[in-house]
Amino acid sequence: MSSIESPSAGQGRLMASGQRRLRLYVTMGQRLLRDSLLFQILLHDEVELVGESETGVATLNRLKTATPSVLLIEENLQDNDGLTIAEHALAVNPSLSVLLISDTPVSNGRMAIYLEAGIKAVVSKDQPVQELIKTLFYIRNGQVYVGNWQQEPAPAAMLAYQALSGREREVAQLMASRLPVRDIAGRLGVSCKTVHSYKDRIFVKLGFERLPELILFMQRHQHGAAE
Amino acid sequence: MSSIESPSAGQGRLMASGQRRLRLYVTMGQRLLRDSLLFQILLHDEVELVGESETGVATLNRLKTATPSVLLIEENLQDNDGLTIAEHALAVNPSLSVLLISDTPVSNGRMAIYLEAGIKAVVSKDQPVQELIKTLFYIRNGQVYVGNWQQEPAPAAMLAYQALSGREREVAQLMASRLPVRDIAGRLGVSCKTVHSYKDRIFVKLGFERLPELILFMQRHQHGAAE
DNA sequence: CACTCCTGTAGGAAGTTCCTACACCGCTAA
DNA sequence: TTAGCGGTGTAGGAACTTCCTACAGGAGTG
Repeated sequence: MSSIESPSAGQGRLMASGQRRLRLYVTMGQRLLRDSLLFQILLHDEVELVGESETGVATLNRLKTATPSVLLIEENLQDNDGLTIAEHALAVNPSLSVLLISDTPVSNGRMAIYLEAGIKAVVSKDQPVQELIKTLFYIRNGQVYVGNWQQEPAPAAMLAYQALSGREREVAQLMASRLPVRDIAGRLGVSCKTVHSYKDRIFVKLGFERLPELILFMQRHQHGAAE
Repeated sequence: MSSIESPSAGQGRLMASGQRRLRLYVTMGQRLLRDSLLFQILLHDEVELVGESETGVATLNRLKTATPSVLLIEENLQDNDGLTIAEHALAVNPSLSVLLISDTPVSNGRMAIYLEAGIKAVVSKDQPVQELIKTLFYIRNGQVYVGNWQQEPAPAAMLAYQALSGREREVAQLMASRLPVRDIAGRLGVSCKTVHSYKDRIFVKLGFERLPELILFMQRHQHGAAE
């Protein structure tokens, strides 16, 4: 298979954030989480998956050839713990950015240990996916990300909703209920194009990329409000 | 908020599979998995999320008002085990289809217990997401799904790849490396439309819906072949 | 030999994304 | 008070994707 030389021009309309491709290696035991996370992550076209494995040992073996720039690794693996593996990996390649996924929220003490070890960020499994992805992109060029992994339980969502204008909320509502754009336009008495404009604005304001995010957001918002 | 009456016509081009909307309730402890699974699931527009919670008790409380047709519930919850919760839920509403997510592969013995309890299917966290989603849609109308949760470790992927024709493989390869359609067309010396046709055919053959699935598939295929 | 299936090729309709435009309104700074 | 700025309601254009249809030629098969 002849390798594909990456065209000098970026492939998105504009390759906005940071440098070049994010070369990702993922180490997670359970397929379900790994798969669904990867589907999520691979939606971003600056990510290139260079490898994945279930165990720490397999990871160390493959890292030599896979040359990732970011390693996403679970804390608890079958054969080892992620911290140990990460340390080994960092010993070989200190410029690797490691993002650790912990099973539980991280205490300040543990966080300090991780940072000491050269890990760039820690995300717990109790955090939203977007948090993971945001962190992933954040650390991609070597920055350390000490997230707000303690604060803001939900208010962020509320604030985001407040930021929507009246018309935007109507559209968000209707879109979240899966009413087709066509019908939304009809119902509001405006053109499809206008609805699309609202959609764009909503997505920008909330930082979303696809419909499921909006649906989930709206669902949770109503719930948070209703109870 | 005035409720939106669902239009009598389906919203996809054709509402192919089965009945009406799949009303889903999800109970999972960890936000990361729940979120990423939901994003995945909500990509399918016949799914309507009617609620979610982290604990068994919260689930039982909300089931009364949420009236889901399918309950997706983790086996191990913070406060209870999924089986117990499911039994309670089924006692109230026997027509509910329950899909249990177990942490480990399910033995035949355990499977029997689950079926006995009225659970429609069990998926373990070691299985691929697609398996979960397939199962979800399968049980939605009350069928029991006793998956092939023991066999075929990987060969399915191999077979699927075999099914692609030469040209299709080329295109799949290039698409998986994120080369834009335009460039693929140029490289192969055919029109963009033709490339789209290949893309469609590939996706149909492999049963995929979006690019990340293909990327992952190709990555794994090469890996499986390379090692 | 006729029939059917697969493969390579492509077109059309409708929908989506991304970007731009513009009028209006309210607020602020000079 | 007027000029400017930012947000809101509205919409258009270009480019791209998705879904569906079409068709010719080869391979296999009854």
